Amino acid sequence: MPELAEVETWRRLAEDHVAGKRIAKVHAFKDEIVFDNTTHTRFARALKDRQIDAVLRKGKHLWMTLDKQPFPYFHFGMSGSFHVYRNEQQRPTYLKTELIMDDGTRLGYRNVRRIGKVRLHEDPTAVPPISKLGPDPYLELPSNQWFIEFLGKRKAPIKAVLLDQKFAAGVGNWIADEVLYQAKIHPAKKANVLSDAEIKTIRTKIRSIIKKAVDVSADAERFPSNWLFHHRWGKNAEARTAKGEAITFETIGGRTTAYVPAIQK
DNA sequence: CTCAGTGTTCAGTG
DNA sequence: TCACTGAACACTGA
Repeated sequence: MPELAEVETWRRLAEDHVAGKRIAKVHAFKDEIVFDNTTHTRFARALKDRQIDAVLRKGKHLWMTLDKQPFPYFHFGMSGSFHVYRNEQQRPTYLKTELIMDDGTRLGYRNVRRIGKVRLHEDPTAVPPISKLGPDPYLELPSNQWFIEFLGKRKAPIKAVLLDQKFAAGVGNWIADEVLYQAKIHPAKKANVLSDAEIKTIRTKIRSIIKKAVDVSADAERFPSNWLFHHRWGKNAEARTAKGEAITFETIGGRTTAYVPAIQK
């Protein structure tokens, strides 16, 4: 379930377990869709014997810097994830590549539905999609004035703009719905008619929701019980929030959107 | 058997 | 060029 908070959690996982170590061996499995600008064999060869200097993230994109270029880039798509484990028996299914460090720690990249990419780049930040991202609100939350100016220029539904990676890199479908629910704003409302007060609330909710999700390592069971998150899955017609508010499901901004009409006018 | 889906990108339109 | 919309992508699981 990779949005900003999940990818940041995996970045930390990788940073804690593989940064500063040498890659002793690489397993990579043939996959002409996921290995996008390279092949599994070329990817493995490029990483073997490299030292991992840092694990970095912007939006939903993650990459590593090594002692030598090129650098690996990972995108998780709808169904990708990182896993750390110690031996072959603990390997997840649908594994695409696995880095075995000099101390035996293994970092695996899994992708079930193959929407997601692994690439090699001299500088991942210099090429799309990372080069085209707007600010990542966890790394650098723009000013209230910036939010007002950006949204004032957009006539699309606020839900669609929240998903625009030029606006808030890393915000995905569930974070967008959570922000609008907590801000009490209807997802179909045009961005350019939002009041300054509403925009201010959107900004602070983006910050607080992402911070909380990262603080609990994106573990959904530890998200606050009053979040819409717990009730938004499955498009259940009977779905209600913890307070008993009826939840409506509608396609807005091209995505399934969950909201509470009684609260979000 | 059908369909939705936590993401991105591209074609078509205005 | 840009803003916007809708479809396509791949695959699993409900």
